[in-house]
Amino acid sequence: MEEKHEKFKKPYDFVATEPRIYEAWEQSGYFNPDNLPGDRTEAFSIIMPPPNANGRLHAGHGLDMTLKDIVIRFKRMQGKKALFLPGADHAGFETQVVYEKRLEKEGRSRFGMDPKQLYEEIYAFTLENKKSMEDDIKRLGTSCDWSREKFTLDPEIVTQVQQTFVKMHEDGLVYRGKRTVNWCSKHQTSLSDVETESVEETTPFYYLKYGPFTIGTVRPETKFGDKYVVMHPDDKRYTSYKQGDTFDLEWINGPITATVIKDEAVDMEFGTGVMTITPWHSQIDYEIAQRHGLDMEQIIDLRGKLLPIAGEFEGMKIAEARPKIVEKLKEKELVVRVDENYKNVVKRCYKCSTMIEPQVKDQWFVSMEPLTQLVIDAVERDELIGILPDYEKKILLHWMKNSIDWNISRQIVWGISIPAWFKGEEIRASIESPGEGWTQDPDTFDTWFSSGQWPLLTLGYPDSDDFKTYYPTDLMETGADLVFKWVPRMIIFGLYLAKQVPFKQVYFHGMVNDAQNKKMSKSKGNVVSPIDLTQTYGADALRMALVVGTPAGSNIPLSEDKIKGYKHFANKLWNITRFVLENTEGADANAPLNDADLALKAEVDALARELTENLEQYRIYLAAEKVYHYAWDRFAAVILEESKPILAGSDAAAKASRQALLLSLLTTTVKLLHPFMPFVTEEIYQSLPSKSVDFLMVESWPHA
RNA sequence: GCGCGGUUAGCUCAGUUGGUAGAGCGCGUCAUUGACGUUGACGAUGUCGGGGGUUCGAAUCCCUCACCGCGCACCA
Repeated sequence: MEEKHEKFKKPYDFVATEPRIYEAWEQSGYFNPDNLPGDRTEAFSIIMPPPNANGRLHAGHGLDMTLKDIVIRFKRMQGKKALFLPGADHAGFETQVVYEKRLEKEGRSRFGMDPKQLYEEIYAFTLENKKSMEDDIKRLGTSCDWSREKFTLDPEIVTQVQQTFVKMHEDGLVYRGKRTVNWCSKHQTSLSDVETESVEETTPFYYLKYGPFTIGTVRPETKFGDKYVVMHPDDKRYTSYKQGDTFDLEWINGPITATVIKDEAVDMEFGTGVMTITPWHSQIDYEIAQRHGLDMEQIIDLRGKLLPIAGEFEGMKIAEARPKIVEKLKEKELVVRVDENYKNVVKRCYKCSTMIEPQVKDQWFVSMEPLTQLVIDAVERDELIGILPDYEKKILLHWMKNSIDWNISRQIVWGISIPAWFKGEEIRASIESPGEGWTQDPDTFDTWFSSGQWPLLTLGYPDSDDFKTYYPTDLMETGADLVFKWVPRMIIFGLYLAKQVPFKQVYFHGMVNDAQNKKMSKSKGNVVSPIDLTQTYGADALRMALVVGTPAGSNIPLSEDKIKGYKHFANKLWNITRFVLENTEGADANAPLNDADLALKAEVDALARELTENLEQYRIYLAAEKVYHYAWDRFAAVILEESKPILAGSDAAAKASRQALLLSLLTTTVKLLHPFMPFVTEEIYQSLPSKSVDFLMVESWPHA
């Protein structure tokens, strides 16, 4: 016994303890719900949002893992068949971008590389990162079932993703279409709307003389082929012009013939109420051209350079060409005036900020309307999940009602290949080649096409035992930045394939910022690594700092002072334990409690009830704060102090009662704290004189 | 343009269904070789953004104004 207490005489050594405890947990097998002790009938499942396997974990992942781990440990202790299923995402475009930067540093480029070789290189890179990412997850104390881990490129996952595509094709929910797509000319791929960001810029707005009209544009470089002039049919200023009228005018590179088109898409209030159209490089113009069966011509190539239609400007990049074109227009006296303060919203690639060039391309699209309708119907039937914070539900529904068809094909190698085959004009969707003469679509899926099916894929949809046991999952806890990218797609696929919303509760956490609540970014140099923090303060301290006082949705200022405070707290628990063990040597843990001690026992029971309620309602931040205050301000500061005279006194019955109480309170306290600070509480539990199970992790949650 | 959030102590933020203002860090005074290198006690600083309303009672509910921040958006 004496030896046992020795370790408590030194400060708590989390650096040595935490990895040792994690290993012991892993070896116990208890991360796997199949191995949990007792008769567990009720399942509780959480699917981990698979981190991108292209780097180390960042602070946001720290919060991500912590919140879910708190919940799963709580449920496990409550006697549930608790599954926390980990995974990793190949993260298509994101990883390809990371790898391309690396190639750039080495003076190489993906362009001109053999696609197979590029794929192999990125594959090796990803596997390496996946390993370190898993180590990071473990370092945080995440109690997930590694035996069930899934990777988005596991063969059975890939097959299922492709099967979904084939099924959707059969159901008419995906189609091959020539449409305007968001084209990034640096990365040479199309992007979905959520992969672009809209940035407001002040750009000169040019009013140009177009025959008898004045038209406006911020993009003179696209105007070479404009041969249709469009106005609203009700615009009284232009009643003398009829649909189909033609007239000649002098344009940038010489005389052209223009045709009048009347279309209600034109805003009479804007500018002169007259516009020319560039269908190949503008969504709205494309739609007008489609309605009227107009010609469309490409002006800018996929590299962002002007085509021969630009005449002397052929081959120039936009940025270079624009001022020269304006100069020429001025010389030809075609510039009426310039508004230098015009504010314009432009789309940029969310990874490289290159201006998105709308291009008309053949791509695969998901027809969203019938799918979002499934979700809206489910809401109306009141089947939709609870969402925290509440306002995110409104945001999600707004997205559902306004989403446009989803471009799912990417012109990159790093991803799941699209099971579509071409032979001349014929198109087929099937996993195997339809036969001689068919070539497979070289494109890959948008990474959200696979991760959107994640709850189904990880559980072995459609007919595995796990799927039957754990679907729908209980909690989807993820970052608020995924409210459009990921969550709605999982709901859609869940309803479409499994006819059930894939989770009962969504919890969105905010972003982890620096101590001043400013976004962490490499350029600001304020990025902190969660792994470094675990080395300095311990994973337990980091976990507490991340959750105390941070409700769903709110951003989290992460200061080292706060983490340090919880490092001190871990040590406080250590010393509480030392005091209790030293003063209960040989005591009877079941001695009868006197009235005063029964009252103190009742107090901790009441706390347990409160925590249970808070955790069940996912008010994790409140539960963490309450148990912290109990341990420090009540148990250590008051109860232990009051105990000193009793333990030193001559009233043997009072002493025995107090000793039993202290053992009981210590046990209850480490149980209540375990979901939040799993390591130090487990280490303490291992030194308690009487344990009912081999690990605190599988102890029963206090209930009174 | 449409939508959403915030405004509480020096700093960063909590405050669950309305019931005499809280945490962490920081600050001040005193104590302490202590179960605690990482301790304890006590304390200071707040007209809870402005104004109005509901209520016995509002940081909390409603209206309005101001200021910050965020998301979405095909007005050329």
